[in-house]
Amino acid sequence: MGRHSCCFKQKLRKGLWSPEEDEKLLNYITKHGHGCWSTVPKLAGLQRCGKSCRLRWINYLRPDLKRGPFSQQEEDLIIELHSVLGNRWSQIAAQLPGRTDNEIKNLWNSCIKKKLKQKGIDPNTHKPYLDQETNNNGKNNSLIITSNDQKSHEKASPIQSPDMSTTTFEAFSNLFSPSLNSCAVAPSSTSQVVHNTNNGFLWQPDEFLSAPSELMRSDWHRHPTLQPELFWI
DNA sequence: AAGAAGCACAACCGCAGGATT
DNA sequence: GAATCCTGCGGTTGTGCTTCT
Repeated sequence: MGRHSCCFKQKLRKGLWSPEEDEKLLNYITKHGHGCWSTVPKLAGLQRCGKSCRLRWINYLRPDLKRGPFSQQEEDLIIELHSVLGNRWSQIAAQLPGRTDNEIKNLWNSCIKKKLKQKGIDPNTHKPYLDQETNNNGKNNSLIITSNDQKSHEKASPIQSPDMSTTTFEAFSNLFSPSLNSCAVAPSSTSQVVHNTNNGFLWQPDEFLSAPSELMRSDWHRHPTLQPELFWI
């Protein structure tokens, strides 16, 4: 592994933080706020890079952090949010007050993934392994969107679907951010298919849950009436 | 008792994107 | 527009503790 450029400028400490370092950082930020992170270590008297200080503050020293194990409700919410947002840990963390993205990411990789696998659920797609095999052998050849593909979708240019229902489109697009005004539902006679005209890909209803996050309302889980299933017409 | 393996958590890294010069 | 700096994100690795053999 290489070292970040800012750490080349001077001999900076790496590795675990000592209680003394924590105290210095905590005292400094409590008194002055963090301001520009790159100046924090110098002003706080620390031999660390600003990036390291920022991480330590966010993941460990922040006063509003909730310490201790995750509750079952928190785990359930993480699974639910992951099915919608994919590996967008910071956005998932935003829905769990007092929890950090790093903490959630660690929990996911070390614990939740394993639990889902034990239940026969693919942690990437949130589908039972058996169902996936069935789907892959079937006629459906729609592109499956996964969280790893998000960047390319986000950059895709909008295309308006010619056969969408206006009413459905309005209802549907109301769910999304105003900047993405070209999402539509395109009912299919054989299977209910969602056509996301923002990127031109066809989604099956359950695949839709893996859509890019700016398409998704982060508060869906709080509003039963906005559940996407309601729009599979 | 000692070493190996597994696990959870902390921290680092590269990269992307926005702001500034 | 190019270069540079800064911040935030997600993937990965390191570290220390616990359990297993």
